[in-house]
Amino acid sequence: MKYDFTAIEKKWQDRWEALKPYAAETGSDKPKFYGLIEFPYPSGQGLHVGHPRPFTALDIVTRKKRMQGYNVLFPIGFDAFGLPTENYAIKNHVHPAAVTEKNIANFTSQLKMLGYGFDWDRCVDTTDPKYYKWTQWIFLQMFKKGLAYKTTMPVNWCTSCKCVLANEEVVNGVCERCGSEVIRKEKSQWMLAITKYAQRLIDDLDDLDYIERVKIQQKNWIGRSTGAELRFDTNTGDKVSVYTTRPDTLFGVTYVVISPEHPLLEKWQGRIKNWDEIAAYKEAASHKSDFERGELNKDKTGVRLEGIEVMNPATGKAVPMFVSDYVLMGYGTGIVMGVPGHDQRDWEFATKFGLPIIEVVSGGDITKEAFVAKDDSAIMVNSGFMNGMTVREAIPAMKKYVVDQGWGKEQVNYKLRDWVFSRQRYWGEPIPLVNCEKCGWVALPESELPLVLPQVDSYEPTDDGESPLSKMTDWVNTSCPCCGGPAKRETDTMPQWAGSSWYFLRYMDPHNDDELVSKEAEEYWGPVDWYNGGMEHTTLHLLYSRFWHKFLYDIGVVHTKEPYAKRTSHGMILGEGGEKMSKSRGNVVNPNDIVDQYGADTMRLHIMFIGDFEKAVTWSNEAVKGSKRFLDRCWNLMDIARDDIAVSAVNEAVIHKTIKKVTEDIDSLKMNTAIAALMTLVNEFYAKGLTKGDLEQLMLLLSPFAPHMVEEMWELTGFAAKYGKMAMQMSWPEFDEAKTVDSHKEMAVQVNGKLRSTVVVPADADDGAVVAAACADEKIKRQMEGMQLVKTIVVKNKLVNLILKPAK
RNA sequence: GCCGGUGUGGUGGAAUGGUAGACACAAGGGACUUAAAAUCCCUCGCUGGCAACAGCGUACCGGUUCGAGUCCGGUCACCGGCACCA
Repeated sequence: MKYDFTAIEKKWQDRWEALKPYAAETGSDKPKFYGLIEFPYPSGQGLHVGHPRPFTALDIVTRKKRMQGYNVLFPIGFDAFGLPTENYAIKNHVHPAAVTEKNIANFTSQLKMLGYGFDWDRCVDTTDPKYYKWTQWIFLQMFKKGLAYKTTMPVNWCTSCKCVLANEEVVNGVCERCGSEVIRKEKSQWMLAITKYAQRLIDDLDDLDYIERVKIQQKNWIGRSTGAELRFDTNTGDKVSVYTTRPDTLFGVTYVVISPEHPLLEKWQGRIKNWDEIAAYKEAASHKSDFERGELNKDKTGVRLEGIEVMNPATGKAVPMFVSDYVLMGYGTGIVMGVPGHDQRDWEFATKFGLPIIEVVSGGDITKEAFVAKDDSAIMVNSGFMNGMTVREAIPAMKKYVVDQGWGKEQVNYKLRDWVFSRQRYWGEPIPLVNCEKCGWVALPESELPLVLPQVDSYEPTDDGESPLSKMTDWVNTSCPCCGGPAKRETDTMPQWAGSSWYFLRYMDPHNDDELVSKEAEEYWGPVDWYNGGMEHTTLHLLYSRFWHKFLYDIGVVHTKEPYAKRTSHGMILGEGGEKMSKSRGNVVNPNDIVDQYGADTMRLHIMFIGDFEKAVTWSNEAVKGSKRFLDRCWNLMDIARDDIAVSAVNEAVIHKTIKKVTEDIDSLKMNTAIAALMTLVNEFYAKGLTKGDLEQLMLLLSPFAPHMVEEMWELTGFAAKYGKMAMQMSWPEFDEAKTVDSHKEMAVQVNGKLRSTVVVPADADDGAVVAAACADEKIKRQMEGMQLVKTIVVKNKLVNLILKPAK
């Protein structure tokens, strides 16, 4: 019988659609398992070959969990707000909602084509008002708690999207999405105070089962540093504060630098003798993007503030003050102290401006370059009471001294910034706030949620940087929920990250109109047991959603501090030639083509077999054949499996070994070696023959990988009738450790650590017997001629190493 | 520059400190076939040899060990992230 994958896959997909074997049951007595994949953005191009990699992996994990008796939640949905859809809508004069609907339909059929065990009844769509009602609701709670605030600040402005970007969305100075130039622009923006959660976002990582590089990357992004904030007296009557991680170098401070945006400059306008020069510098800096400022980092610019002097409290001496755009207003205090002896950047600045360079840590030659000690055991000099201390001792000593003297305080800083939450675009969740002349910003009553996106004539962003919604005067002009007076709606919308920051909660209870998620459902399903997604989301989606979840925990909506117990990450799939797949390179692989040619089961199997799940792999159309060939060989086993095979125990050890290997490998996402083990098993079957019982075991092990073909075989071989169940509903095979051991072992024989021969010994042979067998081997006898055996090392079931030396 | 990671046949990739190259792809040879496809069998790291076999071999240099792809120190290359963060 031929393996007609097209007909078989259609047949089983239809049957699953009707029988719903993947439905998750809230409140079941079984142990629960919540497996999650990052829901896709339904782009117009359809499913990319990158999608099936994580989807198939977690599909296999959850199918196995189901067979192991778990009540599994494995949901799917669509993260459908976003710019590509809006841009497409603008270009083609269709409503973004229509585009989204079409794309979701296409994605849905492609995902069904691949046979994933999603619970489709729980599908969510972030652009559905029933969904974004709750996105808006969460925002309102944040607003009420003071975590959402509006402020005017320089923001990243994409010149092409005509839209504000979060820091995380700017890559190498250009827009992550369209690659256009990003400039700085002053705008009034809604912000979310993620920085208030910075410490918790670091601390709570410790208890999570995330792959290490995700934890490290998040910690680096949050960027905690400990130091001190020091106040310096000036000749203006004002004090200035600087932040430093190295208070121990205070005696080495020979100047201070202020950021061009710092408000003190304006205040000091009358005192600064070269104000024209300073004003010009400020003006020039304001036109540069952050990226341009960074670009020029080799050649520091700056201007001395004539007439301003700062007192170094440690030395009591006055030092000059400069303005320079290498000092960022957004980090620390916007003013830094210059220690040119021990900071390379300060050294270059001091050298350029002819400032003194003082050594306060010994061990380098500060006339040539700054001495930045590699460890903290260097000795302090020229530093008053700290002289003779190591840096390690000096830092805490100085911190204490600073506090005692009233010069400042200990301080922790984070690189993480608050989240710019406004977007001047149409296709996003409306922000449910109105601005009243009397009451200021007022929240819509929750009863008015969802605040639905109004129909507009044009989705084009406006040149003045306002949202297209701003043109809808009927919609914009409203009354204040507080005082009833005239008010205007907020016209910015939320960023795409909003809807994806909590979607995993909605899957638990997707049709609830009264609550975001019911207590019962959340307490049953939360937290997500296993979340797999791309490394590119580590500092965006993953961090944002942890933040939102912590907030929901604080207001009692969820019962766990963290949303995801475990996080794994997949590598990218590269096109032929090892390059990133892209339309311009013409190396994009469409999963439909593979499915048409080889079937979904081959596609699933191959994308898992292709290599280490965590690493990038190169796609090869040629190699797919091997996976298809393997499935053909499995299928054809039906013709040779017998009940009356003479030695039915012939395959026992290899079957138990395979069960063990496949069971363990799926749990650690080593799908490639799990499949290799199945291939080895099938090769054994062809070499030695197999019983129907052997085939039954193989089908169960293979069913998570190739569910369609296995169900068909299961039916054809009569097991479906025998058990009255589909293979996927059977129990996962168990292995018996004792039965994984062969009766005889082939052991390596080394002489002085070099492999010289192998011997076969009974599995239970003791060390003496192994050594005797080794010494009896012809090749070893030759090695031993004229030699004396001085030592033997036996590694159970692996090898024996004979240490020989010349006989006297 | 800083933080992670990787480096193994023609290719994708396997190897709790214990027989390097499992499992595949490609290639070569053979069987079956009118023929092709499909299928099946054999060979397949490099060098020498008809062969048995010997020597070499996991980016490079050194170390620890009876034994190192694996551990340690150093170097190089590539990938990812961050980058004037005081």
